[in-house]
Amino acid sequence: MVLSVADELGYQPHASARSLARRRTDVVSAVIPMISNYFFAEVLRGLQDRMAETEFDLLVFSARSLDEMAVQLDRALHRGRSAGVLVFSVPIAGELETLVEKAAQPVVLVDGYHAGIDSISSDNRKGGILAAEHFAQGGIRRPAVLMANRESVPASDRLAGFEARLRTHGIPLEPSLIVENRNPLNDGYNEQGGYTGMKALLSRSDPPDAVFATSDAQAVGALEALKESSRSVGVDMHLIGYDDLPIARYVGLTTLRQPMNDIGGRAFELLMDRMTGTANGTVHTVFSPTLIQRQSTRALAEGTVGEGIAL
Amino acid sequence: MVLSVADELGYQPHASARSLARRRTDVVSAVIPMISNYFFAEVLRGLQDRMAETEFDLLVFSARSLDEMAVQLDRALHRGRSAGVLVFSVPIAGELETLVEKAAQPVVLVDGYHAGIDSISSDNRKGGILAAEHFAQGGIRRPAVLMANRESVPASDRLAGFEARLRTHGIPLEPSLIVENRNPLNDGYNEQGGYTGMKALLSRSDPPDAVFATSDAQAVGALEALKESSRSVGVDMHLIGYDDLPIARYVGLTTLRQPMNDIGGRAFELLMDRMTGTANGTVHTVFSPTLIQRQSTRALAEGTVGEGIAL
DNA sequence: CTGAAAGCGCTTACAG
DNA sequence: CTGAAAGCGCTTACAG
Repeated sequence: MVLSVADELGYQPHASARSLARRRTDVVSAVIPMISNYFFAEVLRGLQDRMAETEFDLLVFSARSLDEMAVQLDRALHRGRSAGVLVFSVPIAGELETLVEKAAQPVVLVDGYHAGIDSISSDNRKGGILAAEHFAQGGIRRPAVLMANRESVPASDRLAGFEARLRTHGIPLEPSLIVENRNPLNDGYNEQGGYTGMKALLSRSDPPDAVFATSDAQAVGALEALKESSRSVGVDMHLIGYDDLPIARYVGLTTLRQPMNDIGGRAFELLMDRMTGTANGTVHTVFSPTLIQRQSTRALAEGTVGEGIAL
Repeated sequence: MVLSVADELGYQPHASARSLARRRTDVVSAVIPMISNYFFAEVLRGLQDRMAETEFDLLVFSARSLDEMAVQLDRALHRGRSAGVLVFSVPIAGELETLVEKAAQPVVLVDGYHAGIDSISSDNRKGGILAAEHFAQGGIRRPAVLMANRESVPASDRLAGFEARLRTHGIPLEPSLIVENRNPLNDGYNEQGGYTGMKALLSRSDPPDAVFATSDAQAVGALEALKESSRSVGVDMHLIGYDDLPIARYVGLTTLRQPMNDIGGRAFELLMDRMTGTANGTVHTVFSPTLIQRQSTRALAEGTVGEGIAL
């Protein structure tokens, strides 16, 4: 009776009073290095989709630098606002490591790895390997890399896998053909760096015959530089990106697709398991990227056959 | 003494206990129709930048439909979790209107309008007018529109402004040349619809000589369709998008730029004013879009001169 | 099963 | 100025 009246009036208990009394809260925190990025947006969407089935709310802490990351993580961790924290795309070391280790609430790393902490990530090394394999099978002899900022762990892993697999095939990767993006925006995952980097590669007397970009954003910039040259993309010059942004399909870009929605959903599930105490032992979930072949490597015979643009 | 020790130990008060005792909370809610969208991500970034200077935390409620929007808004409004709510891109009518009107905490509409509620928005009608003016000055005689979902208020406003200004110039906009995107993803602001829409326009016996797309995403799809045709973009066929995504510059797309970061920042400021009781009277802040001319309308002489791609 | 009391971790108004 | 008490709006363990 009382309940039904309350229900009709749309009564909702005061969240603070409730969590104080219950000594628990239905809130999850996400600590993110700047939000304006397709990858985060997609992962967050997967997360929210899964969260929608629950009573949990999402608190978002975004940081523009590593220092700010520590501050935000500290806030997320120690004020009892949330029951668990998702930490995005940041190397856990030094100050951050201390914070996480002495955390009173469960932490799950998203797009990151640390031996002692649950994590969900995408196999970036594997992505690099798939790219190298695609080039090797297609007879590429002189590949180059359009690299994001060197400090970016995902980019380094992609590069490492790429290099390792090329080596297996006896294909050299000349150091001068690894062009780092100096533009710091988005950790170097931006169009501008791809454009300038490709311009630099094309102006060489010994240009590469294929380029692996560590993101689609960089690849799109590279595509533009190629358009201004006399090269025919997918014939004289091959290009692979990373991420499979919606636009990749429309510019015919071969790329590595990551299951971003699944990453977000799985991250929430794992955090829930931790919060309810179900899980035991550290769990590392690694999703594999898939190579989607499109026009930008059309002359390369092998590799997963892509979708073209039939709509 | 006590304080300094607390400080050294990194003590942080329990948020729930604190807000219960103080009867106020340092949290702001953002209610958003699905987060995976460049516009929201950018606006949120502007918001977080401004929030970073304060002690406020951000609670994000995302909804995938209007029904869910009402549920989330209800949650955001009535559990005392936040001190103010930002409602994104949704027409305030019916159930939502009731909810907002009887809200106990201040509400600011972002990218939306309602006579009785504070709002921050971009002048979409103006964007349409600028596009029409650019076409008219350039001598376009037979324009078409690649429209997002008809229900989308921003898209309708863009179309309305476009139509009105064409009329002023005595240029007819044939109804059959207004192609609505039936693909519901992102309210019709997607690449796919632009691609199919442009294909349809190009297959007509009486194709248009210029196209105004209600978003860059649609324009990018249209560009791809054009690439597959014999048309030379910016010469035989002109194209204007909307948003100025980072990629617009790289594909040489003329577009309308909205100050997304400012919108987010200003929204937070206004909400703060409301929360502290400073503001009085309903405030509607309207930002104006700017036309950025690039290659896709290069043969049209007039209009704001664009940046080209010099980097 | 029902209902009144104690307590969650803070802040604040007030007595000393 | 200092310190102990009351109270924020709930939940829960417990007395009846």
